[in-house]
Parts: sequence; structure tokens; C-alpha cells
Amino acid sequence: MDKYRLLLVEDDESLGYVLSEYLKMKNFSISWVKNGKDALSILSQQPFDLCILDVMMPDMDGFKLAENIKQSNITIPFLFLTARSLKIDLLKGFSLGAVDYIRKPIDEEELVVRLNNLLSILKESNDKEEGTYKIGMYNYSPSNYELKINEEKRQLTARESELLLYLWKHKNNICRHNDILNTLWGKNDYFNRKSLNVFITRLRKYLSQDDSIKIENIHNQGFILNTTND
Amino acid sequence: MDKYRLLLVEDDESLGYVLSEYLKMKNFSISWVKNGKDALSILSQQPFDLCILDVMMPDMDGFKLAENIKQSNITIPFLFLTARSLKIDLLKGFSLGAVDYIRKPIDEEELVVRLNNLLSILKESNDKEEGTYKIGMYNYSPSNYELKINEEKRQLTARESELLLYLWKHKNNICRHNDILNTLWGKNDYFNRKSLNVFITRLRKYLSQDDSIKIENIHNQGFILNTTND
DNA sequence: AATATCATTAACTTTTTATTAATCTTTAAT
DNA sequence: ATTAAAGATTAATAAAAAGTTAATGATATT
Repeated sequence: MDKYRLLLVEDDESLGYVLSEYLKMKNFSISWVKNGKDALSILSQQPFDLCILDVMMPDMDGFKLAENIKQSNITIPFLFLTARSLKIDLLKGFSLGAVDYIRKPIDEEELVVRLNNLLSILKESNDKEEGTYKIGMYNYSPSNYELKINEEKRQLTARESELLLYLWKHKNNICRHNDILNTLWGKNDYFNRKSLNVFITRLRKYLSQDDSIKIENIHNQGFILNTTND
Repeated sequence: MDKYRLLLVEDDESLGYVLSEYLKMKNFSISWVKNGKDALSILSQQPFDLCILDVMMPDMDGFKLAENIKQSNITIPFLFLTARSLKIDLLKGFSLGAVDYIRKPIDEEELVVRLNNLLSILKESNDKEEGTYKIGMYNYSPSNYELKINEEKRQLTARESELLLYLWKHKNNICRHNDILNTLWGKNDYFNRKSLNVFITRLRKYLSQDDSIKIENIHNQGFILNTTND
């Protein structure tokens, strides 16, 4: 079976370390970040099956983080792991859409069982969505070729989507003509190259609503998808 | 919204009474039985969305009951509600397939929140054949191939219904020609594909009264049943 | 045997989309 | 500065895919 991909957001060094090592041992694929900002950043870049959010963290607490996740149109199940045992907090957690609310101190073995249980319940309803990525103000779903900004949706063609995905996966790095053409077109000749140019133009138009996103040309080398930050 | 139908299996008179009254008040439809035998009997007679099983009961305890439920081929999500806080019991509970394991004493308000949460997670995967789905303004019952809007009823054929169900189960996700054809037709060739097109046309016509529902084509890939929201 | 139902096939139209073409702009080397 | 190559942009094209409606033929029902 494939490993479940977890994102652990926990500012406490020792608990974070212990948990991530333990879960790794228990056959989860786990990424551990220590604050909300990093969480949002990694969530917009790679897909996860579930997020484990600590509630009490400096700057952005777990509740705020959950709100931000939802607001940025990332759909990912999350649960809270917290020392706060007040009922009001639990109610808030669930009202934010958490799939569970687990109180510390947590027994690791129990956590694993609960995680596996939750994930197996979620799996069926969750259409293995290969994640949606945040490209600047855009939301891009490679699995169904959708590029959204605000409520405006654009259906990409397969080629357009493949190209965008390629650029995105190598963002802020040069993508050589040669590599793009060989990967997506299967061959590299004068005409394919012309075709590539047409697609680049089109993608630029699609992405033109956010100035922080730029597809730049490196003369005689290739293209770079530049994402200023985040 | 329709009420969730719960079966409470609890031998303790006072707790059973309090819980069932409280849950009733909280808009659940609830049946309360006091032993495993009655539970099995009522389960075989009417449908429920979730069972709440007390663990410690005379004659047949909650664990045994869960085993019997599964053995009798009734598929119903269940959770344990128990005073036994030993980890070994929790592990046993989950290994039997419980969707949750809640320790007494339980705060009623927390229970309600957890129940609603679980049920909403389960709903999507669980609804299965017996329910009727709301597709925009339409009501669709896969079990009898009926598609209703307002008081207008349309009898779908088996194929039409299967296709609609397939699209619905994967709504807002790409359904590839290949997958559809292999699943519903059993093979994928030129003619089946043509046939699929005819069915898509027909479904579009049937669903044309609600603009929020659209079956979109992704060129060379497949179809998406787009449901704007809900 | 006649009829009704329904998936399939056929015939034809429209749409989609990658490519090619044509034209203009930028870059870099001499 | 001049020039040739590379890149950008817009439009034209042609082939494949999808859409639509009707005809056909198989299967089940009466």
C-alpha cells in the first residue's frame, strides 16, 4: 500500500521530533514544519492526505492556520492536536471543519490507530485528488486541468496543463527547450519549438492577472516560471 | 436537512435515557435498544446511519456485537462509547472497524459535535445505493433509476443510470473515457466510445433544467460532471 | 408472433486544438 | 550600427474528436 502523506505543524521541537520520527517508523510519509507560514507554503506546493495542526503556536495559531488553509482554496483534511482541553476550543475546532480533535498528552500508538482509521474513512470519499497548487493568486489542479483565479475558472487543454505543470515543478529554475520538448513532445525539431512558443504565449495570457507570476525567456536556453515568493 | 438515524445500544437505563432524549433534541432520529440481540434484530429491519455501541453489557458485549454485525453482512458504521479506558480496548475497538472510540464520561455537547462530524465525513462515501442524491435541483435515486425535478419524474435506463452514478461519484473530477468504458461497458473501442457520446448527450438533455449542473468534455481525456457548489 | 424497449451503429454537423504560417520585436554577435 | 537568429504574437488551417439525431437490430415482454 502507498504511504499516507502527513503534514505535521508543530512548533515544539521535541514533540515535533518525536512524533515525526515515530510516524515515519509507522509507515507514514511525513513533513514537519514549525509554523503556519511554512505550512501554507508547503501545502501550496505538494499534496498531502492529512494535516495535523498544533493549536498553540506563536504568530499564527492552529485555528488561524486552518482558516487560512481554507481561504486559500486548498482542500485538505486536518485535525487538531492540542493541550487545550476546554470544550469551547473543541467546538471551535470542529466548526472550522476539523476531522478530529485530539487532546494532549497523546499516546503515540493511539494516535497512529486514529490516523489510520480517519485516513481510511476519508480515502473513499476523497477522489485521490493530486492536490491543487497555488501559483500566485491562481489555483491550479493538474488532475483536472483547471486553473482558477477568484471565481473564474479556465479549462486548460492537456498540453497546456502538462506544460504548466512542468514549469511549476521546476519553478524558478530554467527549463531548457530541449528538456521540455523531449519530455512533452517526445522530439525536438524546428516546428515543435515553434509550437512551444505558441503555448508559452498562451500560458502567459492565462497567468497575466497576477504580476508576481512571470514566464521568462532565457535567450537560447529555455524558460523560467518565476514566482516572486511563497 | 434530513435527520441522521442513530441506533444506540446501551444497557444502562439512565444513561440510555439521557442520551437518547438529548440526541433527539439535537435533531437526530434515534432508536435505543438495551442489548445486542435487540440491536441485531432492529438492524436487520431498518436502516441506520450509525451505531453507538456500549462496550460493557451483559450477555453480548459491544465488541461481540460488532463482530456479529459484520458477520451478518450488515454494513453500518459503528463507534464505541465506553468507560473502559485501557489502550488495549481502544486498539481492539478500532481493529474491529469502529469509526471512533469515545471514552466515558462523555460531554453530551462534545458527543453531538463528534457525531455530526463523523456522519458528514461518512456521508459521501457511505450514501451508496439506498439514498437519493441531490444533483443540483434534481433528485436522483440510483436504486430505482429515477431522476426527478420538481414533480417531474424521468425513468432512466440501466445504462443511463450507471453512467450518471459514475459521473456523480466522481463529480468535479475528470472521468476518463477509458475508465468509464472499462467500468461500465467492459471494453473500450471505437464503437463503445461513440455509444458513450450518445449517452452523454442524453444525460445532458435530462439535466438541462438546472444550469448549475454541467457535463463538460475535456478534449481527448473524458468528461467532468461539474456541480458548481454544494 | 407482434410489440416495446434500449443499446448500438450510422450519417452528418460542429467544435476543439495542435500545428503551421505570417508578421513583428528583441537579443546578441560582429 | 548592422544583421541574423531567436522569440513573441496573432491568425489560418486541417485533422481529430465530440455532438446530435435518426435508423437499426437485438432482447425481452405480452
